Amino acid sequence: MNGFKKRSEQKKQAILQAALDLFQQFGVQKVTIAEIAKEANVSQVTIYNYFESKDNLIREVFQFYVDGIWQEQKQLLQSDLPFHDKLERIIFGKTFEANHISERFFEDFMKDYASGNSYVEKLYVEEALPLYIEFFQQGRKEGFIDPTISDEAILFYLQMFREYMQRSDVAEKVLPIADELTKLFFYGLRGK
Amino acid sequence: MNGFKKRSEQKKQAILQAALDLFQQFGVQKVTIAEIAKEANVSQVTIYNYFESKDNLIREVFQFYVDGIWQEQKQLLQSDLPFHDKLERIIFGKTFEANHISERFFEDFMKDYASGNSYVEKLYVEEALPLYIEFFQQGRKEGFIDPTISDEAILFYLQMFREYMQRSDVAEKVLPIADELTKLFFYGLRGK
Amino acid sequence: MNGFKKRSEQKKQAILQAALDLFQQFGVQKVTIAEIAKEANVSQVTIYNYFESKDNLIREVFQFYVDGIWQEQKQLLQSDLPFHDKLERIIFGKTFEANHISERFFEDFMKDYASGNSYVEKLYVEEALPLYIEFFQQGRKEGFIDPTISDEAILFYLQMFREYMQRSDVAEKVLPIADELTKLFFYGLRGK
Amino acid sequence: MNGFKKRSEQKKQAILQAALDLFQQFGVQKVTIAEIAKEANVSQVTIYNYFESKDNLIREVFQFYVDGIWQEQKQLLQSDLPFHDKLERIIFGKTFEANHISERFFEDFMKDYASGNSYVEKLYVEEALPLYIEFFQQGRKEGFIDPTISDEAILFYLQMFREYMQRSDVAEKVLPIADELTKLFFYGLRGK
DNA sequence: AATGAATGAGGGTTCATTCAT
DNA sequence: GATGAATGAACCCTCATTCAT
Repeated sequence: MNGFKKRSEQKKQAILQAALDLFQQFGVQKVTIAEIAKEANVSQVTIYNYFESKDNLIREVFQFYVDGIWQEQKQLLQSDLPFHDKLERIIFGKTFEANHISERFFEDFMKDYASGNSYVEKLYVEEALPLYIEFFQQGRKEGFIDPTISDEAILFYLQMFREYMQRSDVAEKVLPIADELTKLFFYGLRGK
Repeated sequence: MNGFKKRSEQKKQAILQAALDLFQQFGVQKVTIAEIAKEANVSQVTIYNYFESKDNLIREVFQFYVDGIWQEQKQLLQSDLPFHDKLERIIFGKTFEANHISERFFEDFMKDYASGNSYVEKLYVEEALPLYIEFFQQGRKEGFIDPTISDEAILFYLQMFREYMQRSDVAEKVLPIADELTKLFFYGLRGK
Repeated sequence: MNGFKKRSEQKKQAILQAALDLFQQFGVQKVTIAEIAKEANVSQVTIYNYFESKDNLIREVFQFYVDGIWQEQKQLLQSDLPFHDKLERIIFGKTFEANHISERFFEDFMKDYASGNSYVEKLYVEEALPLYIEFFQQGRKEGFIDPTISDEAILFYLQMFREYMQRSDVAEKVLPIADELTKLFFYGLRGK
Repeated sequence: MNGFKKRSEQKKQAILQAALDLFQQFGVQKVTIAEIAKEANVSQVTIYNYFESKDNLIREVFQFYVDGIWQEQKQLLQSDLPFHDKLERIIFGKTFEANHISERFFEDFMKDYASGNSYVEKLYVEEALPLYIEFFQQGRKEGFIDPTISDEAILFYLQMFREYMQRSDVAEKVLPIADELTKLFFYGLRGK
């Protein structure tokens, strides 16, 4: 990669990151191209040169964002941690970190651009799903999972926990009751 | 209430309902005052006469919306249904109804107008919370709730289920696995 | 017509006239909505309230313009002037007037908006053409027109003269040779 | 001319030709430097290196265009065709050819850049005018031209015909009535 | 000389809000 | 109180032009 392309790629990354930050903080609609340009230290037109339109920028930012999330998850799933530890990290994720931010961007995007985002669909079906299923097998083997529950239901259950914990308006309430939530996760309302 | 005030009140209700419909369908940002005015069959200025600004309208629509939700929940909680039935209805709520619509409005609002919505706070603390706690007592008495779990944790757990089920991008996946989800709710990942 | 509609109609006329003036002076592309707004003493948005888009404004200005031209021509054609006088006025039209302006607007429009301007087509076929043909009959009767020439050819010939005389870059050359051009018009290059 | 200059000259020609093509097809205003660069297979900056600004490019394209036209006309005028044949070709020119294109470029240019186009003025006065006058002499000698008509008037008359026939919105109507138009040209409305 | 990248200035358009009847 | 008309501010986007290699 020569000097041109290198600097170019850096700028593109800077724009994506700036846009993602702002989108997560203020929502997709409220963020203007001018603000993104300022945050990324480029001119507005440079953004158009790379991304053609705001809609298109949003789409690319979303892929950028999903890629980032997925890299983390993948690494975690493929690690040789015991099942229980993986699970806790999946559920609570970054909740315990200080710089936690809203995941509203995901919903904003899904709402307005859901149609035709084959990218996510593909990533999910071809990469994520197999890893999760394998992960559940591990859980069943280690006796953590009720064998009468289907993969679909577990996945749903897991993502519900994970996503709800990430919601910015909720995260602060989690910490004091994390232990209880873990208990609820494994044994339900009734307890063991 | 005389004829004037009555008609006036009807117009206000019409505006609130129109705004709520549109907000839920398209999101708060995308809906314009002009569109609300058209939907409610009033002029834009009439909206300003009643609500002063869009921000204020949003706030009032939110209260209108929360009131509606809460009336339903209250009725349910105060009914003499058995604990288990109440619970199922709380969790799955309108999910089973055909005309289910996005609850994104709630999150939109919480994101941008969270500060100073003392109305909801008050309603919650003074009205909702007591009823829920009473409800949990009923549950514990009937043996449905692990007595070592705090009210706070149960409430969190319950709302997570409820809100996640309502998410428009999720609702359609719920139906085929509703039984399994109920099971998970009561007995957790591990099962009984 | 009440006060509202009256003022409204006046503003619309003012916008049309301002736009026409500027379009003729500078060409359609070069004139901005802001300039039209300033010239017409209204805000930009008012123009959008009336005309929805610049493209649409251009279309309406064109009709406004064509209507104006046609009213003049119609009056002339329906007057009881002798054939020869009518003809001279048709050909030289406003050329002799001091405030003559470019007819480039017509060509600008025809170039970019020709498709679907059914309005002009209709006006031409239903109103203008019959009057012109009648006018040619008068000319033939009075012995001014070679009876072997078709209506189509005469019309073409006439419009060529008329339009060319109106061209702003040409108009100034016309005056000194107007008599000769009249002669050429009636007797051609060869003369009588 | 060495290899460098030669290749350089070729690029300049390519730019001029590409610009001319696009200007004629879409009008001067609507064509962007980027489009010209793409059509000519050079970078935008190369265009600036050669032409300094869009305005200047337009001026040079216009000279390029006028030169082309004039070479044809000169060749025609200097040929030893009989007067009548020359005339027909001057008037109808490329009208009969299949790939006829709009001459709007000429008017676009004249409108916005008329001042200071000393190049055309000079070409016209020093080269074109003398040849035309000589051509008219030939016509008078052969009895085709009314001897009481001045050179100025004939020139005007001739150019009117020529330019009007070239107008893209008119050209298609010419063919069916070409004979009649020729007749009108020589004998006028009254006929012989 | 030639180019990919970057930009300031401006254009069309939208929207929450105010004016005038 | 209610409305049609009007508006300032801001947004997305384009384009001629310059920078840096």
